[in-house]
Amino acid sequence: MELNDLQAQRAAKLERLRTAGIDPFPTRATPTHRVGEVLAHFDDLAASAISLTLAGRIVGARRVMGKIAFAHIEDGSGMLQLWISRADLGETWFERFRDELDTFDIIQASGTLRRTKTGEPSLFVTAITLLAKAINPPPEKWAGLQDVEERQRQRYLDLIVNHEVRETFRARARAITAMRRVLDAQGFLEVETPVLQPIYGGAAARPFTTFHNTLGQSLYLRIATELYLKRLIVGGFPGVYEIGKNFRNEGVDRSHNPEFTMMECYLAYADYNAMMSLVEELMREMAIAATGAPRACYQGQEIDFGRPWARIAMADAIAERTGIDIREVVTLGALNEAIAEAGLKLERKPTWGKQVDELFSEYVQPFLVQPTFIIDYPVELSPLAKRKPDQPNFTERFEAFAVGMELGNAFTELNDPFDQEQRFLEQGRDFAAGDEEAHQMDRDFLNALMYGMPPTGGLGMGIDRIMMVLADRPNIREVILFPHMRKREE
RNA sequence: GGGCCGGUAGCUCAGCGGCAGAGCACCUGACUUUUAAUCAGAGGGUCGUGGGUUCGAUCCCCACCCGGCUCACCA
Repeated sequence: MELNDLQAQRAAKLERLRTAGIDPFPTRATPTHRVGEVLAHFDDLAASAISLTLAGRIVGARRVMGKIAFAHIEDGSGMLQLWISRADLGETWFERFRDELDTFDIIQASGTLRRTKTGEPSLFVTAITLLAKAINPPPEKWAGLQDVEERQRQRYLDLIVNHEVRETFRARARAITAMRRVLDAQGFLEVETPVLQPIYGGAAARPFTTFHNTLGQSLYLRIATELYLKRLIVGGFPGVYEIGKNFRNEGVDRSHNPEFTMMECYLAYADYNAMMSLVEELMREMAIAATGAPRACYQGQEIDFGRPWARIAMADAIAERTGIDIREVVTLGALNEAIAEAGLKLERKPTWGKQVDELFSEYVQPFLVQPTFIIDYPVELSPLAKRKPDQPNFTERFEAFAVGMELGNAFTELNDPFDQEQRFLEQGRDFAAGDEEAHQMDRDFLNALMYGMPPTGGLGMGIDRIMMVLADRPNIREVILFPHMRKREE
């Protein structure tokens, strides 16, 4: 290892400790309490005058002033001051603390609790043990570690130094736990389906491709869990869900990471209306778990997850914003004419459905700040969703939006194998025409549908994007512990 | 992929043709109640990488690498 000056100084201290017969990386720690626990009952524990042992990382500056010293240790549950005197600790270890221990070293300290004259809860130390020497020095004392790239490449350091980052990921864990609790309580069974798939499907996206050496077979990293989960509904489970990673070979920006966490769930004998109620409950409970209340404050805007969401048909939403009624303007040519007449500037898309999607994305989606369901999508955009009985060109599908961002997607699942086959064939023509995101034909999935799948409601929710809203982080990388980073040359 | 901005000490940043700078951190010394401790002193650099222009380049030019924002892409 090549060490810079500061690292070399710390390594030299480590060697001096070794020479003095001290193991700088002993096998075991023996704390009797956690710092958070001590802080919660400080005055009682102090009054009892018992001796206790705490373990943690030295954080902040050590203040050594002659025959007395101050430091703080932090163990993930809280931070406590150490009061260290030459008289109590003894000359050898006092000098060791002064000369050989550094900020970021992990130590164990024993003593009794008392407040200093300024009232700060402190451990008056009678013994110190080194648990792990830190070779890397801390970043700047006040400005801290700010460089976004370094924070994400060295997330461990980011977490040590920036406690609000820890809180973001704790909130994420609480929200996911709440999501499981809601789903479990409603009788969904948590399952796991393949990540490596011979045929990818369930979403419109380009996949990552890999190769199984001994089978001599190309495999895809899943872009969705949908088709496997629906096979399980065919198999007779009344409700299933999976929380896991999906992988999409697309651009990287502040709302897209190549691997991201999705929850998908399916409920037999239900439809997309049931899924809307489920989304409302999930988001309310996740918000409470993450923020303490059924709302979030995103970039200064209060987002309310405590009430039923607005429900607007896509056609109505578009008509309201642009004056164009896609139920009347049913061909690509007519749609483009209407767009030109309305004076809207839009990129040209190859099909009516994609042009509708473009119109929606540009003129409606950015305005969906409060939680909103956009319902009833064109069939062409929804190859796995069931048609509306009275409007066969539209499907029983909704997407859930907040802060202008799509958080979820759901529909009444298509269970007619013949219709599904036609949709796959349609997608195949799109693929042949150059649409790299078109679905693949999945014969085995059709075979499953041919055994009969009950009417089913299905839902997918992007956990990362939900956490962006709940944790008020406008960049997806801030809610993913180790976001994708370009390889750095050594 | 395009546009704009950035990469200088461990960290946060200034400098922008003429000996490489500051604060914090670190090191040495003083100090028995600190809270960004204080005081005195010292050390620390491949100025992202490679070319070019120039008497001389961290600075100007070109290419590349990495990142941020943004547009495109992406349900």
